[in-house]
Amino acid sequence: MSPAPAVISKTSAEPAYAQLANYLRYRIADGTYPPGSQIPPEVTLGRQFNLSPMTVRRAIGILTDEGLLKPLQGRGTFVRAIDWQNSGFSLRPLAELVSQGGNTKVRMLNIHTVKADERLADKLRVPLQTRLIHVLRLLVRDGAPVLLQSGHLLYDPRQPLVEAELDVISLSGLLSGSSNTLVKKGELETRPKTLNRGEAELLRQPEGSAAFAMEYLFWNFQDECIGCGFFLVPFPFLSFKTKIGLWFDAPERGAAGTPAAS
Amino acid sequence: MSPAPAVISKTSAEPAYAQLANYLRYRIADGTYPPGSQIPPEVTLGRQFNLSPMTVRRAIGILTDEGLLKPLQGRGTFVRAIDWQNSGFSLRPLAELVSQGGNTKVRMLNIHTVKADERLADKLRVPLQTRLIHVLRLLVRDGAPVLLQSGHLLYDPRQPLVEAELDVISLSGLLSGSSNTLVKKGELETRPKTLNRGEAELLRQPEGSAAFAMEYLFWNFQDECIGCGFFLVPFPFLSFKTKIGLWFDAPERGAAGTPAAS
DNA sequence: AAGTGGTCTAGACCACTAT
DNA sequence: TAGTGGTCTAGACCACTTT
Repeated sequence: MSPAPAVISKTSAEPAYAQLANYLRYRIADGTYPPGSQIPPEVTLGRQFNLSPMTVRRAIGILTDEGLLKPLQGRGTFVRAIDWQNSGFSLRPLAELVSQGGNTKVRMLNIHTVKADERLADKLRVPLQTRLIHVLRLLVRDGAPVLLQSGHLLYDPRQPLVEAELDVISLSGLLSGSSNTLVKKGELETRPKTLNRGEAELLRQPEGSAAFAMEYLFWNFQDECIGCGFFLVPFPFLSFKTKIGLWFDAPERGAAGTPAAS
Repeated sequence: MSPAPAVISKTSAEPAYAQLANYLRYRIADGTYPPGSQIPPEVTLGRQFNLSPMTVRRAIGILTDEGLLKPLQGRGTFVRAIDWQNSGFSLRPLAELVSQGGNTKVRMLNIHTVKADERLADKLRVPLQTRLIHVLRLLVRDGAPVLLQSGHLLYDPRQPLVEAELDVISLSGLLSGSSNTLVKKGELETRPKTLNRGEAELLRQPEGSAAFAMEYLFWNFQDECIGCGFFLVPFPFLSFKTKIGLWFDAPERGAAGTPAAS
């Protein structure tokens, strides 16, 4: 019930701004500052915890970035009601899928040069008939195919392609964050898809079963589009989760904001 | 080629930290600081632009949060290669779908009380046979059904339910971020799904077509699970996109970092 | 020892909102 | 006018890495 001693330990390994941010997070979680309410002004917090304005602001800035607080100039700082809007699905599950751990292998199904048809020329913004490389690969984990990739790359005769480079431009490189120095920007779109006959066979899934279809497109530092394609991942192997709001146990009211005391 | 005059205007409406952040972003985009390279130390930037250390740090902090820079204590600050890992799909498209604009209506298909079977009791962490409310709703936009929702709510006889409250707990409230003060945390999982006969009929899609299936679960401030359910959105009405890397046109080298000059 | 990022202070001034 | 958040300064000290 009481505002709690709520001391910030200057000797703790946890920085003061993080301690204050945690303290406020707990107070929001335990209902001391319910959604819509106003938290104490920065000067008050600064006096209460013996912190300089910049440190207080930093703590508030963290919670603001997390979507928990909404500061309004001239009015005060308020607790926001939670909503999914600012949140999103992390791509980590996808990155983990292609991380090429011990039991994961890439099986090249097909690789050959093709000439850009209208659709590809439009997508990659190259002239019709431009020479491209088409790659069809299967990611196999524990003996089971989990991901089918079909991709087109710009074929640059000045830079002969090695398999390693192919790899960088497609699966692990972009997703797992290897030291990829070629790509400036990229785009990824996900939609649900029903597997057709051929896809289902390659992925050893029943025809008509559901999968994530992810289309990608990326550019180099010269702002040339250097590759496009899609991944296909049947359901059981990939799903996207997200959590919003306050995901920890609020302490009993009156307890110190942070367990790390003294 | 030259490091550019690169002056930060103290009279600009754009704060100094944002101007510096933009300047560095441009220099990364135009290849001055390629992935893996080290940017000038904070003290150097401070001298160059006549900024105090805190202001320089703030600019670097922004780019660090964006995943563009990686500061290493004692070593320097380095430009990161881009990767999808830290990025994610925003839920905004979903929120917009249910935003209930002019042509969007909710059609209640079914609402009645049920008793928790094993699956529901487990999910909501309530005893078997607990009284629940089941809701089946269709979101109709421009006359076409775009989203099917099936949800279960804890039935609390102390708090008689009104339709408005139902709404808060399910569609618009959580997603569009209305002033929802009941929910402390929530969880959302997406997977691809093939529509079965009944779902396809309600959504007026061909049987066997693909849709996003999104399961949700949320808790109140007493850490009780108060609702669960799922959304079903057929493909053409929803897709998730994300962009990574540097999505603006880098200026010609030598130009000032920010267009807003003096 | 020198150089780097990480934290923090104790103020200042400004912009905006309410009264 | 008083109270609020927003920006910024000019230092300080610390922790870590490299030489």
